[in-house]
Amino acid sequence: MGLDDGACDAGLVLALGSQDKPENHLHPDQEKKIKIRKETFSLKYDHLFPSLTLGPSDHETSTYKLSSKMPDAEKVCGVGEPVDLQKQAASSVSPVSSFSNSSSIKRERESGGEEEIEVEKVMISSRVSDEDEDQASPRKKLRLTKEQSTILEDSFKEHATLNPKQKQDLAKQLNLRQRQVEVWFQNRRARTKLKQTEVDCELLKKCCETLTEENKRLEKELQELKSLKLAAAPFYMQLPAATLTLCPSCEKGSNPGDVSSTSPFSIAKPKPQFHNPYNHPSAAS
DNA sequence: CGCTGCTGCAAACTTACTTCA
DNA sequence: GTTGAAGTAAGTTTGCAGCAG
Repeated sequence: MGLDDGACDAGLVLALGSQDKPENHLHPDQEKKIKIRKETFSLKYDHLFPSLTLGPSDHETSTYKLSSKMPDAEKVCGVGEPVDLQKQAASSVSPVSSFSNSSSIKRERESGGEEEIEVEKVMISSRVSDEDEDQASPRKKLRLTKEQSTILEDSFKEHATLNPKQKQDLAKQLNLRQRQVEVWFQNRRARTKLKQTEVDCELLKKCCETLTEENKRLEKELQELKSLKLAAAPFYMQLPAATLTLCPSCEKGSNPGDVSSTSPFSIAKPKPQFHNPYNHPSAAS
């Protein structure tokens, strides 16, 4: 088993999640900030993720599990409860449907491959406006609709951060507050990073195991060589210095300072090629 | 030019709520 | 019906960068 095969090799070419994704349409200031942050991050964690540059984790975004079930609308806006218009609007309005008053909307959703249609009673009376954003509201769990999640996901795949214009457009398209879109992206980035960290961890673990095995093997080899040398020592002692000559081939290629190459005990063995993640050039960039 | 206070943004951390087994 | 874990929306804290004074 070599270090340059299998898990380690694959594992050592990592790039953090969406890092390399183009941040489209970003304000130069934002781009600069992001760039600096990325540099800061890589500097900060270089000692932890030596040469690990994980490739964009496509599987991550593609397998990101969307919540398949939506809360019962009646739970969200229970009868008799004070109505939180903003949250209801956000949680219940399909991005493709126009905002409706006191309406029942049908929401299609997939569940285990089957499409089921659910009727939701929605009590909404006004369009969410950003002016209302600052109003504090008691925390109620909002569940985004499947359409909203899909659109947000698609948008995230294009750019992991939003500029104000994009945020505004998305919010408008999804009928959400800008703050909600912003929060969703923040949480999405956090989830991406968390997942990436888990992947990194796994790879480091594998790498560690490989190195441990390699270390054991080398120690064993060293012990064997030592015992071999000890066993041969008396033979050396008995010979006069003049009789200790090298064979022509050894003499020709030998380096005076290189003990191993002149040693008659040297074992013809391919030099192990270590992939030291801590010295990998990609870590420097 | 350097310092300071303000502002905005993103990350990190935390809390609260929902869903499901 | 209850409970604990997992998922996630949203709140809070912190750090950094840009800018004006």
